[in-house]
Amino acid sequence: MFEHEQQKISERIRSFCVQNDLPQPVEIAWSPVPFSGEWGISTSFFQLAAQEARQIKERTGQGVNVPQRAQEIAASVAEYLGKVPGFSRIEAVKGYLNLYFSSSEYARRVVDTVLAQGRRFGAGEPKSDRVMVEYAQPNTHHSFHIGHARNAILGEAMARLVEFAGYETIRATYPGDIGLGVITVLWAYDRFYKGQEPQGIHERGQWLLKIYVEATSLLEKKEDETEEDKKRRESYEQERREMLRKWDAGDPYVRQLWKETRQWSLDELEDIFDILGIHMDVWFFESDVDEPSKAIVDELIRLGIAEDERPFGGAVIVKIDEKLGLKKEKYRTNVILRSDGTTLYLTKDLALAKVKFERYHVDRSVYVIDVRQSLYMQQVFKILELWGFPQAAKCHHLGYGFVSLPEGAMSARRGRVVLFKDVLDDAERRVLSVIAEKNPSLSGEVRQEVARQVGLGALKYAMLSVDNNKDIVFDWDAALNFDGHTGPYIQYAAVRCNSILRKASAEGIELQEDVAFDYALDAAEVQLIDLISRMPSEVQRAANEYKPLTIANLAYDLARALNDFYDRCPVLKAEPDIRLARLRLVMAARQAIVNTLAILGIETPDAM
RNA sequence: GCCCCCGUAGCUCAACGGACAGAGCACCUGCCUUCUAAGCAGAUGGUUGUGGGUUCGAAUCCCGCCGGGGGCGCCA
Repeated sequence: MFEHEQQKISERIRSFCVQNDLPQPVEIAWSPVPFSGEWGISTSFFQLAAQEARQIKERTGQGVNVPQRAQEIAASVAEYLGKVPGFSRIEAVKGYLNLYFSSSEYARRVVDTVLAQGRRFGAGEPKSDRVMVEYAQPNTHHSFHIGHARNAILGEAMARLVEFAGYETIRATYPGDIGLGVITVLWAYDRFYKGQEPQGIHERGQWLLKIYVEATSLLEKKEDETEEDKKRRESYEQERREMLRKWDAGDPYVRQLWKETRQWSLDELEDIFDILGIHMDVWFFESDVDEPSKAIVDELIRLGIAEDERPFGGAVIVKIDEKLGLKKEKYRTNVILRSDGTTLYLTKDLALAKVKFERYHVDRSVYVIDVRQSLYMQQVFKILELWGFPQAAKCHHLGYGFVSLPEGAMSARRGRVVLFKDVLDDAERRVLSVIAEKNPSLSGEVRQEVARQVGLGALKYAMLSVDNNKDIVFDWDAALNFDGHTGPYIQYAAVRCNSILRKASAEGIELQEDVAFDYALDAAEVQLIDLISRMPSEVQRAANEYKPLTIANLAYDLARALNDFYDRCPVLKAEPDIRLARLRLVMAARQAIVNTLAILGIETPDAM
């Protein structure tokens, strides 16, 4: 928020260097002065001193004490700058130049800016790059578990982040609606359950998972298998293969069965997207990309990127390291078409990337996919590069660690999964019981809505406050904790703001726009304003580094500062002038918290 | 064999190459007739796995080692 001041002072530092025969600093980096209490910006002179020291060493061979010299430079710069308008004082400490803001003036500017911009506070200027974020690639004929939820929550936060940072953003999902897993469910459904259909979107979706688990068990070879078991299993296997063949051949009965059951999964998926606040712009179905993707194989062969080993009974492959001219093995070789002419994931991903670039004109492509696919994703990007797509350099794999259970990895095949819907239902129950205890005056209807917002907030924040490439062991109690470093803690801070504002209005206090912060600000107020002012730059940094975590941290820091302020600075009972200023600050703080939470896809309740 | 990720307080995790490595949980002590205690303050807790290197400065970058996880031509 203070780029203008920073730039002006940077210029003066540069001219100071010229006048004093110092090397030109490569970069003058500004950061907030750490340690609470006062508020300002800071830069250091270590680099400059080291640059100078190197020159002296070259000329005279003499060594220089860099920290000491940095402090000297900082001190003379402080003297050179003298009194700078807008800053109350300047100091040189340990090689750092600290410029402290005139609190009242800047406090007012920060607060006014936030309130003028409202929901847009923190947003970046529009940028020319178009970004596509692909996330939520669950298989149909399954149910949605917390591993899928991590993907969807992270992907949505990423999409909101780049969008808020100023990029044109396209959200894309890529459900896997074909393959052996899907056929397995079709077979078992047709064989044992045809005609049955549970009522309720989630019941139906979960039922398909149950069928899948049963079917897998029936098709799995058992240790103590009898001759009879074996015969039965083999005949089941035969039936499944027949089902796959018929699907491939476009058999109307099987296709109809597939479409019907697939729709059940999609109904559930759409409902979950709805719950999570996700609105996809583009749906790429695996079944749609399958056949057309074969065309790119010929193209890659023609271009000399892929090698066709089918005449010798092999597949179509790309020797990536060789084509890149690498000596050491790094990206290896991968198959882009099976020897029997059927497609692989890679076939489809390459074709899909082409569509993204050519039809959707995507400049940057973000893939939110399990970190275990990391080599695979690198292979995709490298092949795209060989293929001549300049956008390949701006493809980014946002990997995330997998979610496991205390008892081990989740396994859909074995039915050992924690379903997202179950966790959410439990979260809402827990919130309701907390409300009953803490805020029984909330009306029944509002309670339900608050339970949804807070329960979801807890879940989402638990997923987003951990670095994406760290694995998560899902702990029911930890994920649904409402105290401390959690979503509800942050929501609660915003709710406290609402409380104050509501009460102010009830007491007939009129809010004013022309309010000065002409009093000795408490350290908590300074800290709060400081954090608020960082939001715009944090948004840019987080978007450029593809790190929603940064925003999750900022949201928490804001909430903590607000709670501290709440405790130390009375608002309604303060002197009238201070009261008006603090009310404005409360409004601004609420807006900043609401905006950071919005990036994370977390709603803020009015009360809780 | 090669590649990727991780190792920070008892536990779960933060920390643009920068100033005293911070939170939460758990445990202990205080604070509700004062804007909702889903809160605040305080106490305890660290040779950032290990040995080198680069740098004025390293949890962060580079190399070796130890430990954990993941991946590596017709699965997705």
